[in-house]
Amino acid sequence: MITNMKILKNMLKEKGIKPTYQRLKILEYMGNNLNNHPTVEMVYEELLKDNPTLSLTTVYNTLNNFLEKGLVFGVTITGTEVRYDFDTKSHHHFLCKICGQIKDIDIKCAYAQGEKKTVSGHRIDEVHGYFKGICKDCTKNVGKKPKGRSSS
Amino acid sequence: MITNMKILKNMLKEKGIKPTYQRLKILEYMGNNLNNHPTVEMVYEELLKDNPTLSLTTVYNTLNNFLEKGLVFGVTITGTEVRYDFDTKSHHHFLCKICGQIKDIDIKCAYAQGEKKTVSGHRIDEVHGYFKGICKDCTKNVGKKPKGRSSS
DNA sequence: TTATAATATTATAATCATTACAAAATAGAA
DNA sequence: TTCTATTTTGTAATGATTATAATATTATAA
Repeated sequence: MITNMKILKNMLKEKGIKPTYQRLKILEYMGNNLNNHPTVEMVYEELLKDNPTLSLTTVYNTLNNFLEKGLVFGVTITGTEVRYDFDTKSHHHFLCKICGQIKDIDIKCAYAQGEKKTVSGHRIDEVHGYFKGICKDCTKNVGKKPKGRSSS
Repeated sequence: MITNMKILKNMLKEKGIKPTYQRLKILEYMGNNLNNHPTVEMVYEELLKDNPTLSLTTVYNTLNNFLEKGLVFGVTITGTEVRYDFDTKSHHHFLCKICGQIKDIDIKCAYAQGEKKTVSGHRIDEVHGYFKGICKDCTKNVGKKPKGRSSS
């Protein structure tokens, strides 16, 4: 949990981003939701509660700004939307086909760990490892009756 | 180049897909464009030349059908659209930020080669390795004057 | 072959994430 | 405070994809 506004402010300043109220709130949300990999919509809906005049466009612009400056990482594993990740250290992602959760993954592999600078002669700037399947928790429940009311 | 309709027909039949004219043409296009990783639009525009009544919806439906049956592979490296790949063997992709080309990549890594069945306890069904950077050809030209007319 | 049912194709409209744009608000410097 | 640049906001536009319903085609049985 990052609750210290001074730290957040410095993070922005170091990247040459003016620390406005909206930007601080968005960065704070990202820091407090390290495992969510939220969408723009999720950030917007949550922050709207405290700031009813917040614009969806601002969230888009801000997260794009953060992305360009390397403050957040863009994850496109679902194929339909961008998920944002506050953790910019080299790591990869797992998407569960059952529960839809995105889990962080660490892999021992020179390419995955960003140690290799080229592949087949091409210069590597970014590596995205996207794994899809059934997560640990959902694997346990496969075959079991779902909780709650029976499905239609 | 796959030009033998009989082979294409069998590929469809083996997957339980009725070999209609449109499906055969789309599959043929995919087989003849192994390095293009075409979009739906690209397939549609090309095939429209020979079949002016072809519908974009048919191309969407057909490629989605192929995808479900494992005849083609979906590549979402650009983040804005699905690119389709006729090559369904385990391999990965490189997107050049300069020329926009998507290149096939082979990596020596147990995860990338599909040998690992789980990661962090999660069952792996698919692995997508997306590399982004500057390709071999464009690296050579960095710093050089672009060909043709000067940019505005 | 013809009638019938199932499936495929087509055209159009709808959806959803994202971006473009311009007006209004805010912040920083003089 | 005043001026200027930057941000934020609201709305409209875009682009890829999916939904829907009508039409066409194919496969099958009589």
